[in-house]
Amino acid sequence: MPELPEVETVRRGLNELTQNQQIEGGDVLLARTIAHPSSINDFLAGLKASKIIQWHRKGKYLLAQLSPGFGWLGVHLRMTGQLLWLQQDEPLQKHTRVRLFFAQNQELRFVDQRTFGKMWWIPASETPESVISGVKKLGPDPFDPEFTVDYLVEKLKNRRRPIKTALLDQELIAGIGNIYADEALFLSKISPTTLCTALSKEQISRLREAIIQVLQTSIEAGGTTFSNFLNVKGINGNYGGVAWVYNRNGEPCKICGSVLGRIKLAGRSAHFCPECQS
DNA sequence: GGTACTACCTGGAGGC
DNA sequence: TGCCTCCAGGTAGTAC
Repeated sequence: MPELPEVETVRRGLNELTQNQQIEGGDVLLARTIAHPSSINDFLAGLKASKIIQWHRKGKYLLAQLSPGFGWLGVHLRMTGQLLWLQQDEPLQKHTRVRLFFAQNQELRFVDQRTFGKMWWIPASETPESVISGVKKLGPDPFDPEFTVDYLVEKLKNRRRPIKTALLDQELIAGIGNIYADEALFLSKISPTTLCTALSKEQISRLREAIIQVLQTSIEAGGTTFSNFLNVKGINGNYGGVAWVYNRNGEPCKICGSVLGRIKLAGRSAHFCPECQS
């Protein structure tokens, strides 16, 4: 499932491959993939003849700045979405949802098994924040200067919920999902069930450092190999081999040898070491 | 306002 | 082999 490092990996690949390329047309194979505008024809007409200037990332959202007057193209990969840069005559994947056609027979193909992924065309008269409600509510990116220890302390001080649940809240920190929340909590030696109100400033500082470290490591590895993440060139990432706890329940902890556990928190699985994170 | 729960959705895994 | 159930999880909507 794409989280910040995977989305960042995709963004870098898209900037490498699609910058200054002109969208010549498209095809929407699954209408509900298009979140805005409500008309598929308007979506395709709005993009036609635009050029991709640059891809940006806000949390897990990808935002393509289009040539002047054309606005923006927004994409969220959600659980299983993939953006692939292919030749148009390559056979369609089973779960192909949207195709955007470019010159020289090239294509940007949106493939999404579980159909949760979304795309938006935002006219130049509007902004991504005004059209995509999720973007408007995003907290700071973990690499933003405003993501400080003091910011986290302030945001967590009155929250009576488990820290694992808080880390998944995109209004608090943008871009963290289930995998990296578990990994960051392990690295900072904090149990996922610890209430935010019970965390000391020293623990919060450790957690902040761990979040940045784990995300940076994964970006450098090209994203995770968990699930079916592929970058734009269709290549799997390399983070899976270095996971400390995620999806390793029942296996020994790499630090102390204890059997790793898994619990449910707010409907999501949390993986942890009962000894290191006590 | 803060928090928890549920729906959305598909395919793989496991049980029978 | 075939059928059924459970599980995975990001976000939006809803309930408390």
